[in-house]
Amino acid sequence: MTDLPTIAHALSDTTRLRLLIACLDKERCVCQLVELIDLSNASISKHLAVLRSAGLLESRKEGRWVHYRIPDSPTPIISDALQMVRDHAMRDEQIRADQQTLAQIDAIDPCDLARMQREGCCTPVQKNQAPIHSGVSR
Amino acid sequence: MTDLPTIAHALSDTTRLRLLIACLDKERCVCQLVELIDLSNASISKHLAVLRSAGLLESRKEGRWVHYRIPDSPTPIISDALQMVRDHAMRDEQIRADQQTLAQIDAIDPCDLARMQREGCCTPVQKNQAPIHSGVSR
DNA sequence: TTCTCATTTTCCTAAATGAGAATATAAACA
DNA sequence: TGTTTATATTCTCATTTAGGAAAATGAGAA
Repeated sequence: MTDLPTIAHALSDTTRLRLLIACLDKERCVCQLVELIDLSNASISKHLAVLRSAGLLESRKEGRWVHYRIPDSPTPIISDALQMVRDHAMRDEQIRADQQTLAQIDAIDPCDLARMQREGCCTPVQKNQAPIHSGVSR
Repeated sequence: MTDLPTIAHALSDTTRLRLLIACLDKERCVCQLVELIDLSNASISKHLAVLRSAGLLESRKEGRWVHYRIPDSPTPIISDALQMVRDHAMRDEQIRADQQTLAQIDAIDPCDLARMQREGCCTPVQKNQAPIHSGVSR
């Protein structure tokens, strides 16, 4: 299937690592990941494609939405790579901040999230920042 | 020290993986690695620098020679990365071929190896090929 | 000191990569 | 049917990277 250099390359980009880790605990749809990362959906989509073709993520289509998740039956090498990510990811400041942001994103109905994204203004989640804002989470 | 994306990037190149794996079992000097890989010594040196700055190799200078080896006291993440390399490297055809070539290289005095390399002609080890040659190892 | 030489660094080119804008695709819904 | 829309792909463009040639470094030898 996929080999070590391919897997390592997929893990060598900070954005891709953040995307992968965001999917470690639960399935995420693309619009949630776009909300997390603050890059264009084109870029997010391409990064997800790299992770998927390396075998680190798999996708599930549900209507117009695509959900990404950890493989159901990972190969041994993928399993080891994911374990390594789990064991060492949280040491990173950005990754810890992402966990906070994801908690906020989880509190929003994905349909509302998508609507706010396409209307362009006032996304409720302050991207890449500490959750200092009012009017949404409480 | 070094983080996951840096380590993954170091492992994402086939040449660097081959160099790292060549040093897994024992210390190697640069001229042995150049003999193995069939790239210019400049390229080999740059790849080794990437591996070293990622924390996957360390170097030891002995006269004019530089020896590369696995770190004596690897950090946990480096230790895990090296274990993953050990566990999955041998599945690769090229890596298995390298093991054969390394056995041949080990049979040559490094001083002879360096001399043959600087004289330009007839290196005794057929690079990246099955060990079909005559006139040296006997 | 000067010479030799194993290795590294510098400089340059070609190929690969990441980014967004624009376009295409595919699925729900009118 | 057409429209809307979540996601993917295409097309440039800027940056990075791998590669070799040549120069530089640094350490032993003469």
